[in-house]
Amino acid sequence: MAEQHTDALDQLLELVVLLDDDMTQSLAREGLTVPRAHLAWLVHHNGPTTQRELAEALKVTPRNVTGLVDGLVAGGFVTRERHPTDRRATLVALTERGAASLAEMEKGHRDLAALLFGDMAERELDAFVEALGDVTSRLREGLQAAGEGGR
Amino acid sequence: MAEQHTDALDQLLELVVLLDDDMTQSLAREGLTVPRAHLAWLVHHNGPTTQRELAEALKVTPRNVTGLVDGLVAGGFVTRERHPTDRRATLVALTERGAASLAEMEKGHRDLAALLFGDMAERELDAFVEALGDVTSRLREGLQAAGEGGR
DNA sequence: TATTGTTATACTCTATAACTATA
DNA sequence: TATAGTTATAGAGTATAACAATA
Repeated sequence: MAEQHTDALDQLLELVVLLDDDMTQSLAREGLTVPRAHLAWLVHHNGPTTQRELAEALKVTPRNVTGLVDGLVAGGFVTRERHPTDRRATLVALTERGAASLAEMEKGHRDLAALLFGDMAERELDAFVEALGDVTSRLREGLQAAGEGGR
Repeated sequence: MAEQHTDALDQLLELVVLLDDDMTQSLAREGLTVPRAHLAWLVHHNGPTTQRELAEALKVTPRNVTGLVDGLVAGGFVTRERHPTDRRATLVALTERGAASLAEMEKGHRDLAALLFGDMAERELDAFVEALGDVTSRLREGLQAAGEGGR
């Protein structure tokens, strides 16, 4: 019945909460918060980036990026650099410490993946990932429909 | 290889982000935030509750509960009532509007579950839930070990 | 004119510490 | 003395609006 569906959703939400706790705690050990780490992650993968680009990627206001970068600068993770051609813009770049923290984060990411899925048989894992993909697609469509209908 | 593990984790995290967005948006339509809804949800399921009990259940400071209840009172979702025997304590109770919102939330919860899992074959769903449970257990054990080792 | 990032202001969630009223 | 909840203070994330410097 429908109860099996809500049981599955509750099981999924329980995992969501735990994952969030885990991530928050790990980042706190590095002296980072989730939004700051997200920003640093983007710089790590895309190289020096303007704040405007970061605001778009994070789906957040430019004002908010100012605050996040301020925090990361204070923590020694990034620096603000002059843009070579546009003097309005600033480039956010990782420091050595920032790069080291990001490398640590990537290691933590791989370790977490191994902890969660390392013992799972390959066929089982494939089925799980496929189910995750299906659920994600349905949710994305549902969100889109709600976004259109709700306006 | 290990890459399949990180792919699976990334797929899971993508779903986590979407679920969080969906929940935040749905609650915003009701005039609620996630922490306030969590508190109201507890009152809905346990009946009138002291702020101290809510602080423990939410794993949050008593000061924080004061703020959350203030917001819910301002929104007309709950009221503060005198405790019948302990004059230090206050009981947080749902208003009619609060109860109606919670009923709506429960309906949204069931609808979401149906959207995500309604099309899934029963065997598939069982396997998915079992895998979720396994992953959750491993994460919980890992978190505990890290919490002990990290101190 | 349009864009980049900032200051000004405000709201929410979170925490610690000091305090009031009651047990 | 201990407990329930508040005020005081602070930091982080988020937003809008007004503004400066630069395109």
